[in-house]
Amino acid sequence: MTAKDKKPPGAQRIADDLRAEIESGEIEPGGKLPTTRQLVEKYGVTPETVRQAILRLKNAGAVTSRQGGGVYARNRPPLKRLGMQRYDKAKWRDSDEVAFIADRVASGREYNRTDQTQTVKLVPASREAAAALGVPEGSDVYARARLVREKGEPTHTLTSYYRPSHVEGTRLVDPTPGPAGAGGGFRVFYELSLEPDHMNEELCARMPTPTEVETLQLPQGEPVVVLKRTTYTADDTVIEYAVGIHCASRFSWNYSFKLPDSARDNAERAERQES
Amino acid sequence: MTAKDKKPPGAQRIADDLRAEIESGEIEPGGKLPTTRQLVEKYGVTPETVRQAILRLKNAGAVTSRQGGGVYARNRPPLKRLGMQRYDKAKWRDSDEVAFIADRVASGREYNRTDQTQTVKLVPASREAAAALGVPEGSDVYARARLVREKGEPTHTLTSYYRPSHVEGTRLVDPTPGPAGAGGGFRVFYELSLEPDHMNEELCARMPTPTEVETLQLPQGEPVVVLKRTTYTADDTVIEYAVGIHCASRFSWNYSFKLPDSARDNAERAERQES
DNA sequence: TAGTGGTCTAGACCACTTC
DNA sequence: AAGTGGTCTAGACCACTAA
Repeated sequence: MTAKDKKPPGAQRIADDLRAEIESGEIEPGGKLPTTRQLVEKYGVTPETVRQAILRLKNAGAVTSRQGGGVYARNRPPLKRLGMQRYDKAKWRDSDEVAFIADRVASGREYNRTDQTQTVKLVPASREAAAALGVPEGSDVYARARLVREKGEPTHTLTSYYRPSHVEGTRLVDPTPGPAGAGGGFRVFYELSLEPDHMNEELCARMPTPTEVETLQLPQGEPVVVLKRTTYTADDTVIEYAVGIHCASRFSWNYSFKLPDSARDNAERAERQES
Repeated sequence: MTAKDKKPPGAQRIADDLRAEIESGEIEPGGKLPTTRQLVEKYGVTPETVRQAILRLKNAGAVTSRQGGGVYARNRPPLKRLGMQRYDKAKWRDSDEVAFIADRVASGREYNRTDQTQTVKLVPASREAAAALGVPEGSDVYARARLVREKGEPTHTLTSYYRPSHVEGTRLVDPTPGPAGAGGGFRVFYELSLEPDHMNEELCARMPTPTEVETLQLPQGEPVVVLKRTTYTADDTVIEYAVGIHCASRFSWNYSFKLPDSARDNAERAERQES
């Protein structure tokens, strides 16, 4: 009697037990779970059954495993908080690129050229991109795709779409990799007298496609967050439509805003029209 | 030779094939996949192997299965877009509750009392809730928990936390279920001269816990989006801290904002201080 | 009741990691 | 080389659904 003879055994039971051990801290994040053989003996089941139990935990995002290695409770790295301040105009308007990079270095984060790979191509506009940019579906638009890494590990992809008439000939679509971050792109628009003024972000989450699993090297049980961003100038010209695919466990998004007041807004609008 | 003798068989292969059939539209959303036995024959493998293939698709959120029923490609219901306008002051300030409900009915959506269950309790404040509300951790706060359904199916939970000093004795913490939606709660604060003015929303996504799977009746392979909302009055008093758990496949979040400009904001602030 | 998916056993074999 | 997790077979049995 190993004090384990109260409930029906089986994969679900084993998974629940292990999960409890992880949540209680008995097995700390990054810690090793018992080996398959040990669990086989402990629960008196087949290796296959144990494997099924582990599988459930993997799909729930609770553990990862390496063949030949072992099974480990997943680390919960602190979420990188993405706030609206990341688009601060000061970052790309007032400082030049070098200063911008210098700032990143000074702030303790390493700036590493290899942290971001970039490819620029002319592609036929998807339905979404076409609608956002206000061009016919299938017409050529520039696609600037980046894969961003943190300490070597991919964290997200970001693909920006531009109207060729806006960016043709600028360094934005120069195949030579430019400066990292949105600052780089926004600076270019600023210099083109297309200063970014406001934007719209749309978020949703889902399980990744096999392609996404591969490019982002996602562990089993890791969802992705899809971010669709449209950037406008003050006169509502769309200068960029961007789609990002983010590893869910690495980010959180933060938005602060005043509650809208349609009644007052309408009144103000009417007033403005009269004057 | 059924034209299926080119690549190594196995669960992954079968899963890939089925996935391709779903994505190509060969099997439409909601459509039935071949039975296990049919796939066994087609691929010349064991039922167990086919089951493993299906398992992968389930964990990827691509299919669902009912024991005794069959395996079906998952429906992709249109995402309900949640924008900042859902907090429009007009909804809870200018109209009374009845009008608010009438409006929902008129707009074509059914208002059904059973769409939302509600429980109100005094609970010790969690660390997060305490920090947000500015009370000591573990001190009593009101927790108002709702489970929201759409056509009978749970879509999300939402738990609001309040300072007892704010809401004690109001209908907000009356155990009788009140009106649905944030409008109901905000109206109460408005009447208490604690008018909601601005808020902060934080989003992240992850796989659900077993409890969440149960209360939201989540299919395998369905992530959740966690929404943490803090609501302030104009003088920065926190009146509500709320946590929502959403089925990822049912919602998208939408935010529109002006790009911040710390340089100008600082200048304005300095000016104001001088005057 | 026939057909469906779900769980488990028993055991072979493979791929990878660690020492 | 020994130990780890991963895949697959073969077959028994169970639980649920639909006609």
